Amino acid sequence: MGQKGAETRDRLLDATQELVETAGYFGTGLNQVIAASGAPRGSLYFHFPGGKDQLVGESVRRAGQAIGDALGEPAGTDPSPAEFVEGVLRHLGDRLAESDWRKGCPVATVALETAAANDPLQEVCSEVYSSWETALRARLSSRPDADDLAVTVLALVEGALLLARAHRSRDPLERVARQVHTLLG
Amino acid sequence: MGQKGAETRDRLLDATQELVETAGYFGTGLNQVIAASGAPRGSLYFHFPGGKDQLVGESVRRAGQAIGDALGEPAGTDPSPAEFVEGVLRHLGDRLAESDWRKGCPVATVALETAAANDPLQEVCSEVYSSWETALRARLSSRPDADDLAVTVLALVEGALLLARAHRSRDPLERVARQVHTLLG
DNA sequence: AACACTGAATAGATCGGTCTACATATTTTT
DNA sequence: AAAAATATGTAGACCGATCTATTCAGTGTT
Repeated sequence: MGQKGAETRDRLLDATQELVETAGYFGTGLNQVIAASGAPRGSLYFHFPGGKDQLVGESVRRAGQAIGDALGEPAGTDPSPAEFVEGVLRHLGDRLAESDWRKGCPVATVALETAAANDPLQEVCSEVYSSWETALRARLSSRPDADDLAVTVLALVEGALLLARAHRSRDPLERVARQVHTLLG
Repeated sequence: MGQKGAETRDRLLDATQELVETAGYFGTGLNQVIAASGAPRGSLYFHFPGGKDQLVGESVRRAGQAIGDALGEPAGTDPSPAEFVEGVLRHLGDRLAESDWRKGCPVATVALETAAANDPLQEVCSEVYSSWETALRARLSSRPDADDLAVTVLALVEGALLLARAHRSRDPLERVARQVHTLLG
């Protein structure tokens, strides 16, 4: 794959990620992706012969990996788990508000839409979440119940993000942040 | 509205709720709703002149009210808040598994799909979540931080439900249930 | 007769996907 | 090094299917 081709492919993935994060799998049309990316229709099916499913699948996986990496890297001055989660919530709130409540979790909407009826995409979402759980578990490895705690923290963050988007408000994220210390004290 | 009409209207709402809970707003076509409900096309726009938005809006509101009522009613032998939430998680797990991972939260998918770009539906979702928060707050009224705690519990449950659906497994619900006592101890 | 409701036909837009012609690189052959 | 052959990528017309919505004559009920 030449350089030009790789750039087009990336632009398609970028546009898909943005649109899907906002409106989900069914809410995003390939015409929108084409318009937003500037790539022609032919290029889409050249780079993603598997069509929409492949395009969205790779896009979700890529977004998931980026976040997984961020969760994994040993944060600067190694804050406590509670401080780390509070920081994550704050960051997510900024991102959400700045994007006019469009950018929440790049996986959640697709996960809910495809959980029951689209096996390949369900699997992608499941794997992404698993990788996040693993990264969080590593951060909580000092606890005896790190496994349960990692899933609980992820659920808490995802739920807070959902409520924040539903209310179009940072409030749920802030409320949850105030309670995190009870869980991770 | 005659009796027949009211039944048709209800059948339409039932079918919509079921389909939307499985595949979301964009993932559910009115043709599916018509087929599943057995109602004719003309009846849909007779009972819901506002079209799809009105139909889905009323359906989400109705489902939300039912759950809100369940959250509000003083449970039998008044268990502790922690026991109550554990019961909710268990119940949700049953419902989810029995429905082949189709029935999670009837609001979440629509909330995420419409958060940014569909004002009327965003508002419906926000109000439903608010009513649940209120019901939970009443259950936690003994706590000084009942407000924050109610939102946190709701986020935790919604997040657990999302992860359970994504993984097609009860596991996240069970893990979260095991941690609830830390939060509500 | 008045009203509530149905059923089918239809409209126009958009859906995901296929196809062919063309342009641009990269290799291979001479 | 020039020319020919091949691979890579672009461009958009086009397809059938499906989408939401509208219309309206007809049916059933009161």
